[in-house]
Amino acid sequence: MSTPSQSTQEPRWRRLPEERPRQIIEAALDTFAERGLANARLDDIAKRAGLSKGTIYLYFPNKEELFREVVRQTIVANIEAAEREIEAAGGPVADAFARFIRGYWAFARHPHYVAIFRLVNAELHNFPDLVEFYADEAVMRSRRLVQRLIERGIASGEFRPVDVRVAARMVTSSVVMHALWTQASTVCSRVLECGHDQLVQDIIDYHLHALRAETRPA
Amino acid sequence: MSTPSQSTQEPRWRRLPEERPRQIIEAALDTFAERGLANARLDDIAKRAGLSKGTIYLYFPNKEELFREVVRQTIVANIEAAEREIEAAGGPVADAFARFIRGYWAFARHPHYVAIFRLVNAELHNFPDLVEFYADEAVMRSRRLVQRLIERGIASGEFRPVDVRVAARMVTSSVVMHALWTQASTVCSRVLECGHDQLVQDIIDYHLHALRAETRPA
Amino acid sequence: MSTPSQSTQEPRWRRLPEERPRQIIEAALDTFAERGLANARLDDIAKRAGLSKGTIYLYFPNKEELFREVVRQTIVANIEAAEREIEAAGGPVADAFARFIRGYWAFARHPHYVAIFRLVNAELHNFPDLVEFYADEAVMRSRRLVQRLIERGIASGEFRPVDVRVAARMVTSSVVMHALWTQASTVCSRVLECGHDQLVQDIIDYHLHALRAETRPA
Amino acid sequence: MSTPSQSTQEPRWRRLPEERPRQIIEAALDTFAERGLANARLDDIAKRAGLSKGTIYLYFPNKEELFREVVRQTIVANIEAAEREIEAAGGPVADAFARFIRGYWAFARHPHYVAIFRLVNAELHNFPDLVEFYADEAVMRSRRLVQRLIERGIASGEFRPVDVRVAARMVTSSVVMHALWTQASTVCSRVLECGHDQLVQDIIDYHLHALRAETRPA
DNA sequence: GATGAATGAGTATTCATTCAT
DNA sequence: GATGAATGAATACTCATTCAT
Repeated sequence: MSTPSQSTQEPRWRRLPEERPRQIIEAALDTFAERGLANARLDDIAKRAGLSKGTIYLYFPNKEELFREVVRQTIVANIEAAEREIEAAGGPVADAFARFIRGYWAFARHPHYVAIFRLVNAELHNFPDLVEFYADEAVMRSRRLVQRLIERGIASGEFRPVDVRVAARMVTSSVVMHALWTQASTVCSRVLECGHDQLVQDIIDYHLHALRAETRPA
Repeated sequence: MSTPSQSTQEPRWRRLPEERPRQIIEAALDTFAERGLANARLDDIAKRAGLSKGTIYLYFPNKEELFREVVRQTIVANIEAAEREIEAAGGPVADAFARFIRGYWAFARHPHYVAIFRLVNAELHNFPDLVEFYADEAVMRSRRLVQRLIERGIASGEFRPVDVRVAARMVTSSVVMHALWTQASTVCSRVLECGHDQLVQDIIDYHLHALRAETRPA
Repeated sequence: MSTPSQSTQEPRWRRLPEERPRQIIEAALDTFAERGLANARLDDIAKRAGLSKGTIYLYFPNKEELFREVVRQTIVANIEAAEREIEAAGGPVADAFARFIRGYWAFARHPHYVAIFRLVNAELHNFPDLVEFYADEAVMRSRRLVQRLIERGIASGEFRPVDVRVAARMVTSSVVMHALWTQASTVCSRVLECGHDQLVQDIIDYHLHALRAETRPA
Repeated sequence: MSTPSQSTQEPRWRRLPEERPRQIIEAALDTFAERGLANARLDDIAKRAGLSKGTIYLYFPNKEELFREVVRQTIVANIEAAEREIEAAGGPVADAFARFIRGYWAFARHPHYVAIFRLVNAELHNFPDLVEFYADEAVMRSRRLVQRLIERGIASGEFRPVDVRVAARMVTSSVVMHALWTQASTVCSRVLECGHDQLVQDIIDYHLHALRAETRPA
């Protein structure tokens, strides 16, 4: 399939071959994001990557497998970047929570994340192995970050003793959904009735209120 | 397959032609939901509707316009059904809220709703007129239902005086997102860690807590 | 639209059924002329004839046979009309010739004639029986009219003793070709450098000069 | 048919890609000529060119544009070839005229010319830009050749002082029309009553007679 | 007779995939 | 390794023809 080359001499240094797959995957992600799997032409991906169509087939056996790799790589890369950015530092948990949500918000609104979300919703259907992968690596992994934070809040007494898994689901669903609304440019102004800064703040406030331990008077 | 009547003989009766558009739209929604716009073959839609390909063209000028109609009709039908089901009755607002969320939950998990949500995310991109339509008819209309309910709660003193638009966004985003998770069958067990009944109850409790007026400690 | 009136009585006279074939043939000729055989839709023909598509099949077994009939009928009708109009009266042959050419010119520029000429050129290929028919009924029959006239001129001494068949070919080819040029509206102004009246006159003069017996100088 | 080289083995050589457009246009002209624009299948054109259907789309954006190119290229090529062949040499104008007509006759009976003439009559309708092009490049350009020749004859006193544009129209119309009659194989024997050699000679004689200056005796 | 809804064979066009260079 | 010309399977759409009413 990927002919091992019959040339005997095959000399020295080309661009690092390892660059190619990454180039292609990036171009493919952009293209898939713009047009969907079915409508993305390999020609476009190749052009965007500055390569010829045939070259793609040196690295990926077919379009479907390329799609698989795009999803896999992008999810992992995104999540790892997110974990680095997001992991909250010390201080009062409420502050950490706010910082965390802002980080998560930024992450969820990144074009790559949105693209993957769309692709996942639209096409993952037909890629059962990816569904599993996505559930583990994208959904659960980022949710665990939130859980850990909430656990810290409960431990410190700042948060009420909620089921952290439930709470984490509520928080992540708000953030992700708002981020999606944010993306649909036209919808935006109709569906979201205020600026993005206000949006995050609203999310933070709402959930802090929902999580905060009963402020004992007395 | 094309015989809707269970009688074996079904001799000389044809379906009423007035049925055609609805038949086609239903078959198309199912097919689009399963395969996406680009991958849905008109042949399949026709087969599913028990008609021949050419017949579709007697009622819709082309695939794209059929898609438009599917989205429009389905959204409107869904929302109207939802409004009827959902509109909460009297009693304490917390109860009404609970009943409401259960209704909304059932609605959001209806295969048609999920299908439309997916299509919207995947393809609406290329149909700016539909984006607008969807924002107005699907997103805002159902959100307004929630808003009205929360307003009642605030008026009655059961809920704290939140910005109802913000609260409505939080509530709907939770419900919709959980419903989506629910749909991705494989993901389900990984991402949602409990049964569906528990899920709604969690959502209800979480948001009631977030909305409830400060319960004065004695 | 075609509903025969919902009045219960709908009394006596329908159009004579014998009218139908003629109606259809006329509509078909117009449609074929405008769009060519392959591009003419039976729907269009039916609409133009004020009938439904199915009705055409009551009178003609299929599109091809309808085309055959259109060509046959139109040729015969045209030619017969032409013979009546054209047949030259008495007087000096040069005058009769002039009158004749004017009649022929009018005939050759009739939309029906032009339409048939086009169809013949474009499609007759695939209808060998029609080719024969056309050769006999359209080409030869009208040429014989010219021959007879020239023969009269030779007999009277006004024309030189040419081969009448040759001369008839020359005359008819000029008239027909000029008539065609006349039809192609845009081409017209470029290809023909003067008005239509001048054109016929030129044709008449040219051929009279070619045919005229040597004017003895004396 | 698709093997341009007559060597039997023709092992590893592909036709030069630069050949493609020409190959396709030639195959298309033949196919259009045989079946008309609407009935010509791209598959047939491809097969005739020894290529696959998809390849055509590498060089022409669609069938219509291919047709345009076929007409344009063929007209230009034909006319240029004709101009080279036709341009008459010195000697008595009557001889040059005879030679010229014979050249024109050969040209007008070339299958390509006839094919284009048919297409022009049948389809140019829908391609106004081509109508113009055809009028300028095919009709007028060849007619101008005739005009120039007649002018020479008038200047030398061999021809009578006719309106050269009129005369040129008469001459070209005869030649073209006879050539067309010649093509319709079946018609031929009915419509033309003699061999082709006789036909040209008749045309030449007739027009020389029409153009010749009055041979004053004495 | 007349209708027009339904059918499905037929074709232009697209694009993933291959492979000679 | 890299290229891009060539391929042909796949699919939207058209329209002659049929037939139940």
